[in-house]
Order: sequence, then structure tokens, then C-alpha cells
Amino acid sequence: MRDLDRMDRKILELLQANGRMPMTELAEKVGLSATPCTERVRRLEREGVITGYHARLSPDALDKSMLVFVEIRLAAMSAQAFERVRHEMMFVPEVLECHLVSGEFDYLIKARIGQMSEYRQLLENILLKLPGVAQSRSLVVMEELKETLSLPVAP
Amino acid sequence: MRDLDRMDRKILELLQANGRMPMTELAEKVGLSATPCTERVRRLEREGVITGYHARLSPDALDKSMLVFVEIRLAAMSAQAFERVRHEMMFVPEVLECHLVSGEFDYLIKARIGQMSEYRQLLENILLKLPGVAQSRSLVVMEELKETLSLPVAP
DNA sequence: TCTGAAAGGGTTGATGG
DNA sequence: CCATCAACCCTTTCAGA
Repeated sequence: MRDLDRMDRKILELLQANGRMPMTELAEKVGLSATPCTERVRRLEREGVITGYHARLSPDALDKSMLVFVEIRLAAMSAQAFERVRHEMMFVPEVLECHLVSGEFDYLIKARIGQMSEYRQLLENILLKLPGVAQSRSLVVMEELKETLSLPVAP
Repeated sequence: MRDLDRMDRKILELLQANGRMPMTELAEKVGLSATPCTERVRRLEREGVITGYHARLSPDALDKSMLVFVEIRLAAMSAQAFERVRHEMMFVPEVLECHLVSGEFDYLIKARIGQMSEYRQLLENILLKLPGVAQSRSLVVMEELKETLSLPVAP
């Protein structure tokens, strides 16, 4: 994986902010003609710097306006338990994130649901599918101040 | 904001998975011709169902491979404190998320940094900028099993 | 690695079903 | 609310620097 020069970073910054920007416009903004600009983008995709392009949707419009974090501690961690968690959480669409974390709990899960009445069902979906949940703790988000996947690109 | 029919949902699902899909391909996949398909996309954008398109970048490639969550409790919550948190967190690029949450702490912050040695600097960036932090607790992510903003689109 | 030009394909808007 | 078609723009490829 080669180093990213200033132009690569400008390209990444622009595409991160507008993933559908035409290559001609992108080229103009970074000060290249279309051909080498497109070639750079293809290279960044090939090398895994750009991992995809995604439309961002409004949670409210899709009736998923409630955001909760759930911390989970398992009774016993093992390679099997670990794989089970990965596999199960991958296929619960309401679960947006799942991380193995340090501290008092083992996993931190982020999920979106429509309303409080679906919360019990979510917990069942999570807790019952996982191997031996010893303890859980939930944080309900009362206001979302910032939520992005955009990374700082500066050198 | 009108209701989303089956075709709208199919469009959302496809654009959420591939934000750069050409309108002709999208039209073919949903079973429309290009014109009405494009018009639907424009309407979904106009109505705020689609809020943007973004390239997703690799944290490793940008030297932000470490993920941490920080919980913060303020000494005193007030309208001013609330605005201050929103304003400050908006402009720390390493902070990807910041939510006002229920429970023992007031805020849950998600941030990406390059390595452990930058952690102290991040905490300073966060804690010193916020008004009267009474307590904080950090979770270090040891493995990321899932991380997405993609929402379930099913009716 | 870049520019520039040409060919192919996607997008857009008018028209009509 | 949809399909068709033509004009325009974008993308892609290739020759040349």
C-alpha cells in the first residue's frame, strides 16, 4: 500500500463528503484532468483505502429514530463464544455496531429501533442469541449531537 | 413526507449498499426506466430520506486504527453546557459520534485515533474543552465486529 | 504520470401514453 | 405515474509528451 500524497488526500476528503461527485468535477477540484484523477480513485479502491460508497438514510424516515447502546458481559469467553457473537450480530439489521471492548463488559453494541416498545424485542434478539449473557446494561440516547463515519484525512 | 412504497425501499436498499450505482443500472434492478427512477431518487433526496452520499474510508489506511468510547459526566448540566458540548465536539475530527445519554454518565463519545500514545491528547482535547467534567470512563475497542450506518429498510 | 481528443455510455428533459 | 427519444454531459480509452 503506497503512501498517500496531497492529491490522494484531497480526493479522499471530497469523496468522503460527496460520494457521488462526478469524476470530472473531482478532477477539476483537485487540479487534474479526468484521466489521472479517475486512475487515482481506482487505485485507492483497489488498495482498500476506499472501501465503498453508500447513501446515508434518515433514521426518522425509516422509523428507526431511537438509538440505544447495550453493554454485554458473557459468563465465559471462548473462541466459540467469540465466533458466535460475531455471526449472530452480523445478521441482526438493527445492530449497527458491535465491538469487543476492554473493561467491565465484553461487548458494546449500538442498535436502532423505532420506539421504546421494540426495546424488549431487541434485547431478546441480542441476549437470547448470545452464549451465556451474564450481565447487560443499556444506554438510551436522548439526543444525537454527532454521528458520522468520516475520518480525518489530513496528513 | 409521503409514505415509501416498495420501489422506494428497493431504491434505498440498493443505494445504501452502492452509493455510486448508475441510475440506469438502478432503474433496471428495480424494474423501471431511467427517468421515473431518477425522479424518485431526487424526491427521496429532497424529502430528506436520503441525506447524502459518502465514500467509506479504511481507518487503517488513514492511521486511525484505534477506536475508543469515552463516557463523560458533567459537574452541572445547563443549556449553556449543552450547547458548549455540541459546539466543541462538532469540530474535533477524531470524534465520530457524541450522544446525550441516560444513566450514570451524560455523554457517550466515540473517537478514532492512530495509537495509544495519542489517547492522552484526545482526552485533553475532549475533557479540557468541555465545561466541568466531573467523571470520565473509557472503553478501548479490542476488535471491531461490525460498524455501519446502514439501516434496515424493510417495510 | 500527465494532457487532450474521440468514442461509448449515462443523464436529463420534452413529449406522449 | 410511466416509457421513449434526443441532446447533452460524463466516462473511458488511446495517442503523445
